[in-house]
Amino acid sequence: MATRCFGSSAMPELPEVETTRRGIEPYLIGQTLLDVEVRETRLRWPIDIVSLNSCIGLHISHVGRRGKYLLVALSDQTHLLIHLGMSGSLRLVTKEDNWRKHDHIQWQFSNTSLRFHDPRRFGCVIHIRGTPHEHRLLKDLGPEPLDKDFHSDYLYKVSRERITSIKTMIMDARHVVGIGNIYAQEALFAAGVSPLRRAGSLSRRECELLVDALRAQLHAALAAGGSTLRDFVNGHGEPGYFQLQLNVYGRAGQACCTCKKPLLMLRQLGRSTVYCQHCQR
DNA sequence: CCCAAGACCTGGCGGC
DNA sequence: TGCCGCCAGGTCTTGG
Repeated sequence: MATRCFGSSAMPELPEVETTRRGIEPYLIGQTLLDVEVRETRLRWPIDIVSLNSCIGLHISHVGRRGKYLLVALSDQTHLLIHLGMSGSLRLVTKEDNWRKHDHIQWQFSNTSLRFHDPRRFGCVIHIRGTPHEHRLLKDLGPEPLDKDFHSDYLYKVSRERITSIKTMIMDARHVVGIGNIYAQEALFAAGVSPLRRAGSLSRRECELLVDALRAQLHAALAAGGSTLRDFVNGHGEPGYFQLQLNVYGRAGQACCTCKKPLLMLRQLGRSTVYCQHCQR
């Protein structure tokens, strides 16, 4: 079996996490865990080797996702909670595949092994007991942006009275999960809403435009990721958003594709934001 | 409760 | 060529 890489060297946004989930699930369902090897415990939280080893002998019943967290369900009702952070990826490898720098964990099955790779170590791997959605990292998460409970009325309602910027708000996982810096900027541009606007000042119509824009961005990236699952073989895959037209992200100083005026850059909560002062109000 | 700032980490880049 | 400093970003944690 060829090496398959899910996730990428670039930031795993929600579509990349979902593409990873879809990519690994068919290879892992029903597989029995034969061994676990941990070469680096210093991730976002230290790896609990004893707990990870206690999974040996269990089989995988499901691979789910909540926001950017992957949830690998095991046969004893416990779960592996995996986050790819900013630079993480999961690869299915064979015995012949040498360990690469920053490969931190390997789960060995009979025909394949799953390897966790994360140069910046912002990711996490936690073995959790109990209902996953009651876990402290998941219990306060907002709706999934592609589910029907994320709609313009919801965004309008939760944004009332909020003085924080709309960009900061849509990147806050308590209000809606999975919106990273790239999609936040692109969706705000597509919706014609300035990233500086107070969240509470958006009209119902603007909330509708923004929700539609976020959905469209994510759907397009997901479609791109899904259509290129095959290309992830051997690690040459690229995240979905690389195939999408990025109108503002990383284009500070360049001409707006709509009005041709130069795009501006500013910082919000330590993160860069690029936008068009003319097209976004 | 709400919001902002700090912390974590490495690869890649520009400047000298 | 090498060294240095800075930047990128998700999200938990801390502090006002």
